[in-house]
Amino acid sequence: MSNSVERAMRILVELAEGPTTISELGRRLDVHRTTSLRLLRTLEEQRFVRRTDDGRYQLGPRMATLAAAALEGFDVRGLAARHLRDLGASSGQTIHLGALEGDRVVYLDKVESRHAVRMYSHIGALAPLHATGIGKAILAHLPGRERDTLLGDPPFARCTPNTLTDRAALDQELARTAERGWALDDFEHEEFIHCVAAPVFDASGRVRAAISISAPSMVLDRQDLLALTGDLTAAARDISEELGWSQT
Amino acid sequence: MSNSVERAMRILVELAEGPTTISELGRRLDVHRTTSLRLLRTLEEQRFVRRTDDGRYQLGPRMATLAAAALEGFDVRGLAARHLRDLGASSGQTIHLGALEGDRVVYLDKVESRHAVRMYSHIGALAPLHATGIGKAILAHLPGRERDTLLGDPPFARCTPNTLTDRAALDQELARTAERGWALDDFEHEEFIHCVAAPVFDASGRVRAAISISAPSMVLDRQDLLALTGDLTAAARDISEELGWSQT
DNA sequence: CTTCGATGCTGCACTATACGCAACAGTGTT
DNA sequence: AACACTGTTGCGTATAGTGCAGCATCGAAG
Repeated sequence: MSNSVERAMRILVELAEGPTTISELGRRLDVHRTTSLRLLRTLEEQRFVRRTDDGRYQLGPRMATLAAAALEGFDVRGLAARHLRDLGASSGQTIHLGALEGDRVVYLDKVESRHAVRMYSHIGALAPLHATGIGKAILAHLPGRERDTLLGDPPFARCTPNTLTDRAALDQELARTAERGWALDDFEHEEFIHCVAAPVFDASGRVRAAISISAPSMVLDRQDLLALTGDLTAAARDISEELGWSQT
Repeated sequence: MSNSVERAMRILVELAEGPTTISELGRRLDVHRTTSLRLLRTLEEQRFVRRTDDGRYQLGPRMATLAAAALEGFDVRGLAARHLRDLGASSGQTIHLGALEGDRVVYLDKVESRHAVRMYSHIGALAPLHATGIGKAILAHLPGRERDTLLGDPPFARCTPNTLTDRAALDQELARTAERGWALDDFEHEEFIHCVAAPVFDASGRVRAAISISAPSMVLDRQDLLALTGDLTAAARDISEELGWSQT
């Protein structure tokens, strides 16, 4: 549609990489440097960009101001809803969206399974951090100190025979979780239900929530469950991007 | 310069207030709604804005992404430097820029007084939170729990006869400080030096630093010192705005 | 010291571009 | 039913934004 606006936006995106000169921007956008000069001027008037001491341009304060406003308008649940439904449709299983609430997980949204055998849970319910996929997905990306205070003192409450109740085992599991990008709840919370979960990040790079696919073992065996991790992490990444997250 | 870019930017600013319809934006910018429609379309293509379920527009994820990048590029000291020099020139007194470093204040920058009688301090030096203007200006705008852990257990170290060493007195002083927007160090740190200080906020609304004007009592009496608070808070606000802060 | 190739910046002429208007369908209000 | 809104499309026009030529400046290479 609007040529110059599009170029201006591309300039902002380029500037996110770091301070840049007028000519360099002209080259990257494939426009005359005169053009990039004038675009930068208008952006500067509105304080979307500013000049550094050496004359290069960088993102300006208004960018930060508006983002703060943008973040307020983002509600994880609303933005995630579409992706949760998609995931539910493609997998046919139960999908959960959960976030940190105090030292527990709270379920923010749920898509019901297509199968007759359903798991019991409801929006608003609370669950322990250490024994759920969502909890572990979140814990794995939390700074160490925060993890300490949230977990409290071991042994952690046992939910099933598989629950990880000591700190060493949990830490090792969280390290693996962080590395591969998704968490596995291997019947650690409910006796016959296992699940995979993936973290959702916001613009500042912090974990904001996590999503999970759960199923009873008689419906989905371990192998079939793990086969869903691709779709799961893709959906988590999509939601993260809606929140302003970008890979770096 | 660039008409459409300027309009696009104004749209972004308007959208910071909250989700808005096309026609409403057209009215606010005083352009035909067709125009605002097309501007919004290009902004949407670049994910700077997004549509809500009810068709209104709001700021998009890219806004948040870029802001995160913008914040990285902001260094308080560099951005404050010009304002510190201005303040030094207009007041003729010693100006400090300080921030939190662990549980103390660290001086990030300094402008020397014009007077023969100068105070001793240097960039990089550390000072106690509870006994300095900068420290109190920062403390006054910190969440309660953070304040608790930073201050530790009373009684606080006494620097001069005026130092506030118990928690109740300090809390009362901090409440007054937060309310009026500036802190007074009434010979609480150094025997013959008093100062006024004002907090500097960033885009997220958190205190990031504070600036102060200090003077020996023989150079500036209480009344003259207080007369400088206007310029001081104005400078602090200017620096805050460079960091993306905006009053709300 | 000169030369060269950069850079940022201004003025100008041209053309493409983005503008407003008119007209459409859809929705909710009086 | 009439009305006043909304978002959306197509179109002609004039404005707004483009690229070019040319300026001064600067640092590196000769």
